[in-house]
Amino acid sequence: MSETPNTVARPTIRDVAALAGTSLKTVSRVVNGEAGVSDELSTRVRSAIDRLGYRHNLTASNLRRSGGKTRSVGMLVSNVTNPLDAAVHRTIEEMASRRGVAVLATSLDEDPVRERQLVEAFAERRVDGLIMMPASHDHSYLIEERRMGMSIVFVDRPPAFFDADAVLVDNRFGTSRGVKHLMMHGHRRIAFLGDRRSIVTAAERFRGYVDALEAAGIVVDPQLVRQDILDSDHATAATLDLLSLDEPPTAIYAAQNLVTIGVVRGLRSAAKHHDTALVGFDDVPMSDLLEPAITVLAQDPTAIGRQAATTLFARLDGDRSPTQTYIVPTTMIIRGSGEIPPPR
Amino acid sequence: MSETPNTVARPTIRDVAALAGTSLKTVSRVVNGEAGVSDELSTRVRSAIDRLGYRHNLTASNLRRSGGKTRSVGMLVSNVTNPLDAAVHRTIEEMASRRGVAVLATSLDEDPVRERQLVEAFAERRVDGLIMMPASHDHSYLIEERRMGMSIVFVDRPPAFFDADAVLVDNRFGTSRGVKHLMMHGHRRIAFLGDRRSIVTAAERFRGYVDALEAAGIVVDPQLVRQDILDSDHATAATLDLLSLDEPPTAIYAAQNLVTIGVVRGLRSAAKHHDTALVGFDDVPMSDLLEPAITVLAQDPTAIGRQAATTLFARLDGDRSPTQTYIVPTTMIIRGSGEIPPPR
DNA sequence: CGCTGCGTTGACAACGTTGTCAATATTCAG
DNA sequence: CTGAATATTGACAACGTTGTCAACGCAGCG
Repeated sequence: MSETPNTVARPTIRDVAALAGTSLKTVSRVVNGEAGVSDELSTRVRSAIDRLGYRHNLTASNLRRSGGKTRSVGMLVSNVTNPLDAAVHRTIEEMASRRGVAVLATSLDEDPVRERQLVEAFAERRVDGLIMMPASHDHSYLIEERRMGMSIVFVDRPPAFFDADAVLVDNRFGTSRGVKHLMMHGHRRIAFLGDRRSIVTAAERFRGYVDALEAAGIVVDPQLVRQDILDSDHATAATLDLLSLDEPPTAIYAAQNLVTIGVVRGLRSAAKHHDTALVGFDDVPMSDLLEPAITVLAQDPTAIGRQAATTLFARLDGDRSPTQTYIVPTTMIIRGSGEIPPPR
Repeated sequence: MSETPNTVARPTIRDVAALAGTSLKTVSRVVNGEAGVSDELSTRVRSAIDRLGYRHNLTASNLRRSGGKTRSVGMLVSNVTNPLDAAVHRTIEEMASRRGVAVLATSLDEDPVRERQLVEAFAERRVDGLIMMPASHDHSYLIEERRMGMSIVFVDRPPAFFDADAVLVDNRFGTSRGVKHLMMHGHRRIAFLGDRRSIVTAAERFRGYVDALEAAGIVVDPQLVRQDILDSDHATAATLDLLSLDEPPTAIYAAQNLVTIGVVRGLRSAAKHHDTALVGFDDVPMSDLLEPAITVLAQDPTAIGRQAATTLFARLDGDRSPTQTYIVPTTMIIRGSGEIPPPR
């Protein structure tokens, strides 16, 4: 009963050297395209490589070379399924791949514990850098990681108790602009529906809402504020609840894309979608095809990803300048739902 | 002028050993939780680890251990931004992370050259396995990779000239069902709009369309078939063109999600969306909120991802049984657009 | 008291690669 | 034809870790 392993050991540089009748070092030179190998030997080595199907081992190479750089970076986002996260991932992956850098991507699901575990896992893999959309609220544990040579760039949310480059979105100002847009169309009873307050960006957006109301001398009505909304269904329920108030809002500001979708469903099922104004933060796919089409404050995920990747790679290339915070502006896309006037 | 590098060399097992006053091997034992270290030494080592902020180096560890397994897998998809690809990615990432396996994800953009480059790049990083949604049409080059120990699972598209596990979708049968659904509602002039014919799944879907027509004794009208559609805008243009025919179609089958979106835009701009039936392959986000809501054949990305990951990990665990092809069924979601009757 | 056996511990080589440096072979100037 | 400069090549150690195995201390046994 002979074992017939249909898999074969990977040839190493040593096997190539043996077949080509030369030394390890010469093969290494050929593999790395270093100068100083005669044409004859070079072709002999190359044909040995072909014949054996030799593949350079980057992990071993990196171990010896370049002080342990692995030419890989980690990306920690909320959820790779989220269109914004995916777009950021895409951009980073593209820029990384051009430099021969691999990207490890993971979803945190807003779980601070998972964040720490994954940072540790990535540290054990010795990623050169980290792009993170954090779930936790204290990033001081990263100080040590950076001291040990890991470059870190924050995306979408700022670092806390830790000084690092960050690529953020103008949540507060953008929201304020969106709410003012509703006021410009005559609304004064404007509801706010937002994500978990524990998420910094959600809190920022709420502040923008308050800013806008205060600037217009309107007092925030707690009845019209619904925070800590976890998903679309929850947003739908909150919308229906708002509509059943004695004095329902004439306009709704939805502070996140899933919330916006839930609000649309709620307005639909109450047949109020042509009467209640709606502005959303984050663009929503297909939202131009709805009736009414949805007015939103759109983020620019490609710009965010590009800035994050550019910053990270600059750091990896040795940039030691002081950390910076980049703000990527939002764009208001006027489509109809935000321009519905209040009933009179 | 003293250099002040704010980054410090990572401590190694050797540094820990020196501080704890013991040998390398003992530290290694503690780090790996191996038995046979006295409590006293063990705590001394652990405190040295804490004090130095030592992090286990997985790349070095894997090099020595387990014959070069890296506990990482590569994922090659069409585009991580595509909701289907992202959902597959998510599922795989989750299952991998539970096993301490890292996932390297990349987008191929349907480019066969990029596919080969990335497989090579991943091979150089010695990923243990590959999950791929291929862009090329000849995968015989993977034979060698597998012989060298890489497990490979195909997703969404079958391997060609290469025998491997595959997790596929019932493109042909699903499409045929969708087209028959339109016929059941009285349509006989049904247009087909599809992606690049070079993509196997697109070709399969077209065959399903032909199947359904033939079964009903309807001759395929080349005027009603538009293939090689590259994007949404292209689909919109094709739709408008179809509507301007002397005898326009009464129903449209859109064989992919971006195509579906383009068709909706086209129907809208011609004000035909309430008169022309539409069934799409792939679910489209928000499509339940459109008017009419869109009837689709939905794939189950989570099931696809789960099956792919399960299969890959079984192979990594040593499963040598013959390769299998799994077909994940599609579900028809009836929402309205597919049930519009033909004008009479 | 000597021997066996167990529980600890560490020295050393190895994983696959590259940096360093010395040993050749070759070329060229004088 | 000699010496020096240059080009090519390879031996060896090293990267940070773990597998192997031998050595040690000590308890228990006859």
